[in-house]
Amino acid sequence: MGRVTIQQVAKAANVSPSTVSNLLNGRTERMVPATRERIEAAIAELGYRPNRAARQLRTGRTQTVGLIVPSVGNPFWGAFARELEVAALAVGCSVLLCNSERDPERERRYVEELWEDGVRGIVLCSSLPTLDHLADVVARGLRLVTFDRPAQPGDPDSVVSVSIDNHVGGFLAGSHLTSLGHERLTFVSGSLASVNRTGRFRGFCTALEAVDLDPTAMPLWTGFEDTPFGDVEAAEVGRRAAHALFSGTEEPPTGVVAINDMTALGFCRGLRDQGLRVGSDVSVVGFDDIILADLYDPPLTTIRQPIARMAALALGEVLDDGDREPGRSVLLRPELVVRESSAPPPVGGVPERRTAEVRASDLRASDVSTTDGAVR
Amino acid sequence: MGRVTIQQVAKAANVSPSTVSNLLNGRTERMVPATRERIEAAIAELGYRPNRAARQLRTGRTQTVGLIVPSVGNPFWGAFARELEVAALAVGCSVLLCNSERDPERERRYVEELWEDGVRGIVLCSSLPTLDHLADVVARGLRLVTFDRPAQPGDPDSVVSVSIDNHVGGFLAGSHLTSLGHERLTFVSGSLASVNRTGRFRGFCTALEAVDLDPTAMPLWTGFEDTPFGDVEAAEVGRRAAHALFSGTEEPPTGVVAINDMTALGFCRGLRDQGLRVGSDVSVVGFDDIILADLYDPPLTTIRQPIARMAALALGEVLDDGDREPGRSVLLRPELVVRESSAPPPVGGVPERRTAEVRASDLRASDVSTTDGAVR
DNA sequence: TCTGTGCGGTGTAACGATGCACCAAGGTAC
DNA sequence: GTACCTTGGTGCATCGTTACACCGCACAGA
Repeated sequence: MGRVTIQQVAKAANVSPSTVSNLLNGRTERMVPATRERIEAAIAELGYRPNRAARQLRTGRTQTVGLIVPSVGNPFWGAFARELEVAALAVGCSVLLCNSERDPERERRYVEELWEDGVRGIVLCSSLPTLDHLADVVARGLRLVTFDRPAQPGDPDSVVSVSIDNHVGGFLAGSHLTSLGHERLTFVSGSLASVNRTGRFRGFCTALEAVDLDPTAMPLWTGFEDTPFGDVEAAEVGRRAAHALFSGTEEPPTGVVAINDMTALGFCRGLRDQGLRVGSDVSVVGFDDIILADLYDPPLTTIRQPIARMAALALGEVLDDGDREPGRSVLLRPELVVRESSAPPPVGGVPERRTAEVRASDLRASDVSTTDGAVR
Repeated sequence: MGRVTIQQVAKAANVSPSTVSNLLNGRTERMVPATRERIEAAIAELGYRPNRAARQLRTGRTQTVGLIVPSVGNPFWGAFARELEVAALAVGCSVLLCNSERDPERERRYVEELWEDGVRGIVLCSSLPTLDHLADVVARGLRLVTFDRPAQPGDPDSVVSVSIDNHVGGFLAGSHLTSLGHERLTFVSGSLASVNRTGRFRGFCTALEAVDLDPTAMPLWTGFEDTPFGDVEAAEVGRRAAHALFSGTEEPPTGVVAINDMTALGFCRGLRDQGLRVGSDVSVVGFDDIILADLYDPPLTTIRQPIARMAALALGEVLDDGDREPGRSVLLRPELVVRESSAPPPVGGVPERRTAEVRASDLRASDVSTTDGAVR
């Protein structure tokens, strides 16, 4: 296929392949400039590009980093993937993208596969509570950087993490609502077992306690016990939560903090299904600040994650061969972005304004549940 | 690193490496079952996994397909990328994802690089009018499948395309609005030079003509001449279009078809900026049916692209070694999804309801322009 | 007994780049 | 003069897999 090899370059430059290889790999200390120029000229003229497969076979290394996200179908992860690629491109790396769909087994398989492919390291976007399923590969030397999942007690030492301070984020969201005067608040999220959920929820609770509200007295949405909602269905979680919270017998909340923007948007949709208005009837605060947050009607108040900076940081952690403190967590400060989905609570509480238009078909399954109960 | 090689397997099974290789590559016709079982047992016991780099070096082939999208930051492409990965996973392939940001040069570089990496083929999501910048690589044997870009006259013969019938899509969108009684309609899109834009716009015009409306007499949004809006900024295009169309001196449209959902959503946001209501004041029809279309308030009427089927088809075209008719286009039929962003036009035209709340800061730059003119 | 042939595998030379060990030539030092 | 160093490179084995050519064997037909 007309592929140019290092031999051909060597011949053209009248040197040995080794010398060309030396140049290619920056071992130029003891190389006379004239030689170097000859080789460079030959490379340019022949349009030589080193064969990656051969290189990798020989060295065992790559210029690729793996990225595992729950699903690029979710705009937040799509945006993050894009930022990581931008960062990688700048340093001549490429990114191999995998969707774990939050399935630990699938996550493990991908990690294993990427490792066998010889990636430099992996940025793992997972919020699974443990990394036990990956301990093997990490022990064998994989550079693993977790994103959006601060290091946990049992994690392997070499794992580095980059994320926002979820506690602060949850606190910002919660206190934004309490400062508007809300006193009945709910935290909505799909899975209970995710790490960032815990942080955000704690922050939320802290915000309530700061104004002498009792988190355990709030209307609670416990999510689905065993329904494995994918990231794309995050919105559906929110929507169902809205249906459940506002059709029960209990007095509903006047404000809600959602685990992420997709869930928040779904929640807004659920409110709308019931004829309630976001902002004026019920305040909603999201998390992430995806592009659509600003686009939504009303524009969504949310907690912004600085994904571009985080992507750059995560990539740096993967690539830096230098002295990296093992087990460190980089925590960035999130930022509250106030838009129009949050407002003071309506006087007299949330109106009973469910319209007849609620179509049962809007709910995909029947698995809706609400529970009261103590906050864990 | 404890890597198991084919030699070790061979030794364990008491055969030669060649025989193991034969099994691995399905050349089992003249292999006695006992041998086969011995080898399989050895593979299982040692946990052998073939080394991809070595394999690729030897054969020049991979189990990877390239995917080039404008930007995974855009939910439509994110969703498509995910579907393609699902399809690829099912046949044991992996997907290498690249964001072209609609830059032809970047597109070319990626294609070149993927080709050098030995991908089986590339699914290119591009709507550039020509493929000239890729003619080289295609001529050298690259299997290229374009998505969302029907084959054009000058395209290389071997290029296959998978897309919806944009003309039908545009027609469905347009005639949905005319059948609701709209008589002043506008088509909104960012770049004018994209292939699918042409198809959709023609379909839109056909729909107008079908009810004796003159497309050239409609309020026209010509987009930006040279502003290279990325895919993530598609929404911004729509928003600016709304600002321009509804603040000019000309009588504004009562209905709008957008080139895609992100632009439609941006347009809705722009309407809102001016105190206009989507659906009741102005009807908006999008294109793609991204998840957010259903989530939006009001839910967006749109033209659905069957991305899962399209992804599977595109992958098939990349992988099928069989008899493929060169230069063929697979056109799928899009589907109109009616939601609540479209309704009959308001009696008495669009109300002058711009509120004082329009903040100049909502517009990022000053580059807004509208032009009247003949339809090309 | 000799040739032919089908069967079930094996031997071996690549694929392209790398990097260690080595080398020839010239310059000191004593 | 010889021992030794520095300079500027080169030779060669090697990474793990593949695929083509070939091989020994058994049995059939003549």
